[in-house]
Amino acid sequence: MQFSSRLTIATHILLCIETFKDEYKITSNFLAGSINTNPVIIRNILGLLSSAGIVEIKAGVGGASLARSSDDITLLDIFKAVEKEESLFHFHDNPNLQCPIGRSVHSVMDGKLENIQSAMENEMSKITLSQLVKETKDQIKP
Amino acid sequence: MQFSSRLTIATHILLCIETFKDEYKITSNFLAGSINTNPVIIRNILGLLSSAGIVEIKAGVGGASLARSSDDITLLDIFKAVEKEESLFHFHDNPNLQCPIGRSVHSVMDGKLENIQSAMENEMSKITLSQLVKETKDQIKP
DNA sequence: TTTTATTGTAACTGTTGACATTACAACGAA
DNA sequence: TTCGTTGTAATGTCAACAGTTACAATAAAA
Repeated sequence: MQFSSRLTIATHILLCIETFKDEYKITSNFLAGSINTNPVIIRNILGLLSSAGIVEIKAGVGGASLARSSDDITLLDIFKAVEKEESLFHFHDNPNLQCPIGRSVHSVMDGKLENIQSAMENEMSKITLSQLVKETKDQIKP
Repeated sequence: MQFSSRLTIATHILLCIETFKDEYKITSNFLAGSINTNPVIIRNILGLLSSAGIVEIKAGVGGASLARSSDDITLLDIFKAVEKEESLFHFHDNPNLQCPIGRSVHSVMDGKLENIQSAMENEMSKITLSQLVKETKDQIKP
């Protein structure tokens, strides 16, 4: 099982916004061209990013921009904006409570699964959009 | 997006095997009763665990047992046995190479996504089946 | 005011994976 | 030979993802 491509698309979107904000109007069509997908996919993801307070979108005239500093946007923020599931793990539904294992498996496992998810999220929170922008510029320039 | 319930079911299976190995023959029917699902689901997951060298299954007569010490089985082993995707993340397929971002997004992101996955897997590798068995026993006994 | 480009949604398609269930051949001990 | 069990195939249902077409609403510009 993999995450959807929304995380990488959303990151791509934000990198485009920061990189091209002074040169182009950033529309869903423009972004779809760079990401190579359908503009409606982009508009949906931009909607999620907007709901999360990460971008601002001008209706009518069009164009997306960051809603806050790229220093203040982490990969975890982006992840949470585009993936709605709270828990990474799907516990099987109805363990048999007549069985000692079925009765205890949740209390033994739940905390551990949370720790695993926290480890992942903690690593995500270390990466800021501004870092990614910087590394991208270093790659493009020389 | 969530992982399938195969991880928690597989863990439940292994806990049952260790807990009941001296009292019962551990068949797919027996396990299905504790987990509350269909025996064929159990047989498929047992097959994955067997391919990974975690359990041994007796055909014909029936019954599953651990193939190695519970000290030597981590949650990461179980996870890798039942989830076939190598990468946690699904990168969008064809970024436009005419665009500077499209050209650089992979090299900027790939390593970071690997780090995130490693953080998760590292946390999984800290948890052994023997720990889980011990905690389960502590819960059942008193 | 009209035109224009754009956004926000809805509707529909196709594909994939998860989970469940029935069925049955193959297996191996008693 | 009988019996319980495993391995596997076939089928069905459901949800999520990804793509596409269509169109009303929006707001700046002509």
